[in-house]
Amino acid sequence: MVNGFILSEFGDRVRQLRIEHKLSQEELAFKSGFHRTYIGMIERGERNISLTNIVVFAKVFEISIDELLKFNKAKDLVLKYQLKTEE
Amino acid sequence: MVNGFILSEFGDRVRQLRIEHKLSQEELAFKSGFHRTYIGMIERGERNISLTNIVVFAKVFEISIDELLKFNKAKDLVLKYQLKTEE
DNA sequence: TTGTAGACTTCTGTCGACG
DNA sequence: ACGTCGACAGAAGTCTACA
Repeated sequence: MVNGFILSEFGDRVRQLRIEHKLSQEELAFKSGFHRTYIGMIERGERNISLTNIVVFAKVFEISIDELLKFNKAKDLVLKYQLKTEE
Repeated sequence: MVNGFILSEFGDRVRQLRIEHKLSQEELAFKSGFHRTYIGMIERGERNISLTNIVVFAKVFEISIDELLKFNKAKDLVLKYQLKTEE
């Protein structure tokens, strides 16, 4: 699955932001309103998060959706030209 | 639900891009690999699309994820300071 | 403090058919 | 060409408990 790494990428971004904000998974769970185990799954790239929940993380970290989804630019470029049929 | 309008917002964006690309819902369904009815539901804001599927639309329209999720900036700012508890 | 496992409910996403 | 309905399998997201 080509898109699998997007989830790891998003998970890494969440973990990075969580550490920057000096939060434990439990504290982030409390602030976001998600379950503690779910936060862990997201950080490990095991869950395909929905748009509304992406927004929740943007709110918690006080950044825009754009910024939250600004992954490694090179990878983003690769994505632009991969088709679904390549998965 | 505070986040309900995000889905309408995303739906509007998809519809806008689809029209720009001169595609019917059926044609977009074919290019994206989704079902025709699902495209309609997304455009009407009735479905909470997942991260991997957001990526698929970015690919089809040949734009970055950032650009796809660049909604009305004012609304984005509002979002930044709304908490989940306000829903 | 985090990962893992299981059971559970709700929703996503598919599909055929009819307006 | 699009909206809507109803049925469906599978995945999202919750929760308790143990390492």
